Amino acid sequence: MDNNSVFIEKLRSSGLRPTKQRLEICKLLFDRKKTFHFTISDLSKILIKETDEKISLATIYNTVHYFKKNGYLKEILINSEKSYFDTNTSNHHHFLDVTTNELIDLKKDDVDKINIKKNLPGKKIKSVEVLVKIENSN
Amino acid sequence: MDNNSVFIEKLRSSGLRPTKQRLEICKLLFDRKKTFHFTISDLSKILIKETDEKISLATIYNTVHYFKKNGYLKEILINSEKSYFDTNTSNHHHFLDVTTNELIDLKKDDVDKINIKKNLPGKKIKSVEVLVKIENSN
DNA sequence: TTACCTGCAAAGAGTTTGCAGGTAG
DNA sequence: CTACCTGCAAACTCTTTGCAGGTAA
Repeated sequence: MDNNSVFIEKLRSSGLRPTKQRLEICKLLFDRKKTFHFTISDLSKILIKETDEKISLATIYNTVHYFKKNGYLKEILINSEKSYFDTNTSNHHHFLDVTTNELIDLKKDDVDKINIKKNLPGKKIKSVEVLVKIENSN
Repeated sequence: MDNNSVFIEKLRSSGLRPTKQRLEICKLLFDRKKTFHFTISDLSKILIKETDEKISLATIYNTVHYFKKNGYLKEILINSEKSYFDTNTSNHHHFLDVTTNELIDLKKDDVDKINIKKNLPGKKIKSVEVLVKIENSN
């Protein structure tokens, strides 16, 4: 399967035209085996280093937000300073290593099913997100 | 027990001198029965409305951050646009109503104990925070 | 050709900092 | 009196927007 056509499809289905810049972004985001956690400024720095194209922040924000809206990226809340995004869009939880500020995916099996016993009339649960903060044990 | 002396103690133990402005902030934050969830700008607006003193943003930020550092306030992560704080500093979870953007405390009993089965060598769990997003069920 | 896209720079929002005058101890 | 605190405004960071030239379909 040609990755490029996958990227083009992702872009088109998000309502975006496939341009050189956006394909570079796709390559960086989706052409990898492991989940990628990043901020916009991470993305921008890597793009500057790894590509010849100059890709402006405006383009990056725009593309990332369309991907988020269309479910190809998920925003995660770790701290309030910056927006973090995750290429793993399935419903999953995270470890945050507060010592290194590193974010690690938890697999479904790593956490027992969470049972919320309270419910509010007229409301239903949309998602349950767990953030497990870890630190050095010594 | 005199609330004011409680406030003064909270301030002193956070390394802050009790000033008129800070005591107003304390009154607003801690003189209440229910948990209070707020942003800095909420706090500022209420202070302008409810007090004669003019309290600058710098003072509010400074005081809130000292309280946070000293465990009298807790920062919660709901969205990346603003920092939210919680006067309930115990280890507890939240409902976030995504329709109204309202934040509601979950009591310990409302959530079964969460069992994290994965652990990383040399690391220990510091906290487990759950955010349950809810929406209208109509 | 038309609608969309790009880079740039300026504008916005939230937060932090520097400073000169003011206040607690 | 000294160290800390205040309000103000400017600075900073992250994000969004407006615009004029460029590109996909």
